[in-house]
Amino acid sequence: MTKALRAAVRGIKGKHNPPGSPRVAPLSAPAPDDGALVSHRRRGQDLETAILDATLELVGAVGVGSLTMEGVAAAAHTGKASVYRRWPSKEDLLVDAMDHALPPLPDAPDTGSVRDDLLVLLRIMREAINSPSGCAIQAFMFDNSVDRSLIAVVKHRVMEPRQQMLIDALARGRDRGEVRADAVNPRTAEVGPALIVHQYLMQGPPVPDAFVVQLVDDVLMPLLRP
Amino acid sequence: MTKALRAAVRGIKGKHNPPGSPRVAPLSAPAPDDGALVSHRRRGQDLETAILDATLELVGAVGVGSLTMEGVAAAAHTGKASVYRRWPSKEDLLVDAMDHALPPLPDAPDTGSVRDDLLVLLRIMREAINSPSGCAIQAFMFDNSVDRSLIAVVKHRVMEPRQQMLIDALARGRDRGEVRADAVNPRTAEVGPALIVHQYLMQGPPVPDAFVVQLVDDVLMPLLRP
DNA sequence: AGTTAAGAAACGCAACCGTTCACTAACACG
DNA sequence: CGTGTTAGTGAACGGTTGCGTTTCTTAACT
Repeated sequence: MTKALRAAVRGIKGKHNPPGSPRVAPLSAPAPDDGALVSHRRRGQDLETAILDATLELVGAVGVGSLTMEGVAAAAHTGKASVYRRWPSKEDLLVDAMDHALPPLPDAPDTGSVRDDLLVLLRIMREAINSPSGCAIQAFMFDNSVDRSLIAVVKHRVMEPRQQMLIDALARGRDRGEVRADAVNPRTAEVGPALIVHQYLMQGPPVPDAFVVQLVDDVLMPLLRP
Repeated sequence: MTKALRAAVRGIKGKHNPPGSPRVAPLSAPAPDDGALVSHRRRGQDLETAILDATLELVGAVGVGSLTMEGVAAAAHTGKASVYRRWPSKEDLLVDAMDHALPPLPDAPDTGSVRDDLLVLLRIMREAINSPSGCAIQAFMFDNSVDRSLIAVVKHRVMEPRQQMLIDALARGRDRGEVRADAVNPRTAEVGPALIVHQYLMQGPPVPDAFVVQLVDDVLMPLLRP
């Protein structure tokens, strides 16, 4: 899972620094316990997830360009050291965060009608785009400063399988006679996702469920009819 | 022209700093003339345009989040002082740059056929989105860190008039019997622009002309047919 | 000639980078 | 159950970048 994305980035910008010179030892004595009730010190997987979530939240909020490691650490309620222990650079963190954000592929629906199949698939897409992860993925993919090859990886892993599911739904509809034969192509399958993304970009989140229904009934069904 | 955008921002974040304290006067004597052949020192409108163009180029290249005044000054081959003489802050510069980027409204086409009307309008849109200005506007509008009210202004001035022209073209087609009556609505008019934007986002610039033709013939015409 | 403003180089300040260190909470094992 | 190990916390460090400002010199206009 993570391999593909990691490899994609490592190949582009892999860099590390040798350890620095020693330093004078500070002699500060921190304050004693303040008797706080909760000091849940998270570890391992727990903390890692928290950092990735915080990264996604920040990317969604301020964009990739303004993402800072200090911001991430603060948002995750931890220190930079814990972040740097896991990821050598901001890019690496970003890549793993994106990987963490990728929603699992839903089961292919087969309700027996194109309309319902489309509705299921596009509703899943609506939920994805409305979620924090979806927001972060949007911000990531539509940022010109992000490496195009990275975007291509996300596209390949997120967009293409979903488009294929749409094409499959159209093909099943064609076999049932519901769908015009030459409407079964990638161009047509792109219409639904494109309009949802466009709605998201134009009106901002969240994309309402009613929009998806109107999209299917007012645009897709007339477009597909034999 | 500029008024609307300026007012929109000034209302949101208007701030100025009082002058600072005096300082020790430096006593450096810069190098003498190096006999360079061109030292075109631009002034006034000329320089202002160069700065705005440089801003647009940078926004398109690195996004809003990573836009810096020093980068702008360098790209415009001038100094920060000349930038700050005109715009008190980065936001103000950004707003005027966007205003400078806004393409003029094209004349409404009326070729006598919906297909050709759509082709004209969407080709104009294609050219706009492929231009540096279009690239900058995209980066600006799809950046979550940009104030939503500002985006709304751009939307109102750029997107809405063009969508109205598309609706008008559909209405004329309906009157001629070319277009299904209930296809004359904003939702349908959105399809063309949404797919062009989606193509731009997914495949990156430039959007080829052939895409627009396919879009019209394979998607819009089947969608509109009575 | 006199005025205006562009160019160039600094300044103090703040944020962020990536690193290091001392401390300590959570865990693992005999 | 006590002890040793691992790893999170929190604070600092030096370095870099960008901000917004200031100053001086100099080219372009009136």
